[in-house]
Amino acid sequence: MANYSKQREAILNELHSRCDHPTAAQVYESVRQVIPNISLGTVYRNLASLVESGEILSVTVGDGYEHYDGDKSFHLHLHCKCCGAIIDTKVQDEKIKNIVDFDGFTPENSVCVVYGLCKNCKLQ
Amino acid sequence: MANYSKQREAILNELHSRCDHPTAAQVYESVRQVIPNISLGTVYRNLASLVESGEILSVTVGDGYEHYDGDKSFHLHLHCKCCGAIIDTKVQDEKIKNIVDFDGFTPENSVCVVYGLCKNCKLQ
DNA sequence: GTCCCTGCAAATCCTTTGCACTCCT
DNA sequence: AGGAGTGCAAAGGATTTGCAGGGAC
Repeated sequence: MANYSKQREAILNELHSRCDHPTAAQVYESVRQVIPNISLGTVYRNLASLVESGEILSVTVGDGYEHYDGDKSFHLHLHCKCCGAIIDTKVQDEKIKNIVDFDGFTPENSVCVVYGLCKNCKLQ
Repeated sequence: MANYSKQREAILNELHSRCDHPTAAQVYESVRQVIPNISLGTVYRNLASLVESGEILSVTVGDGYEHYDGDKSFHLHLHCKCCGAIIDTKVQDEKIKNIVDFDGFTPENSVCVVYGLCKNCKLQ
């Protein structure tokens, strides 16, 4: 079976079992508890491959790290520029389409980011 | 006057006179035609300082470069994952607030990115 | 003169990649 | 055996930073 390896499976499992948006290094640290001798390069290689095959999504928020998301359902990512949190927001397909209906642009599933301040940081 | 230098002014002028979202290297190339011996480090330093002081905005789209925007008015950035274009979209404040009204999150002016496919790439 | 900012180049840091080896079929 | 995937370490590339020198006031 093409692309199969226990390393790839462990990485995909890790992303499916958590609800945050870990970086490659964070995935590496977690998966190491299952496969202690896995290498960081392998994690990067499999994450890139999983993104390309559409099994996971990558999220760029501009904090210097690429983040990965095992949840492929349609949602926005709110990124707090103050505390760095990445918050999932379910929105109706129609709503986002309504906003970005501009010269034929088609939003891609799930990889939208809105920058701002989260509730906690706003209060400070 | 704190922060003033002809280099800083040339960088700000460059960003105000163009309508795209250049990278640091692109700003460097343009400003070099005005100040030939300016260094790339100075461009990076001033861009960071201008972002911090709110005179320009930085836009992260995940193409490996930070982009800079001299237009501070409220707008979304549509990023085509296929051709790399960054397209400005004016939206009403109300509309975007309506979408991201989630647990008190406050969108920050002008630094929102929506990923997808532009008209041209969609047709291919 | 003082202080801030520059130019230069080295350093940093996330990510990618080359290569020999291993694992699975 | 053959091929795909791995581990390791070095390379890559955008950005940052230390330091000595120069310009503004």
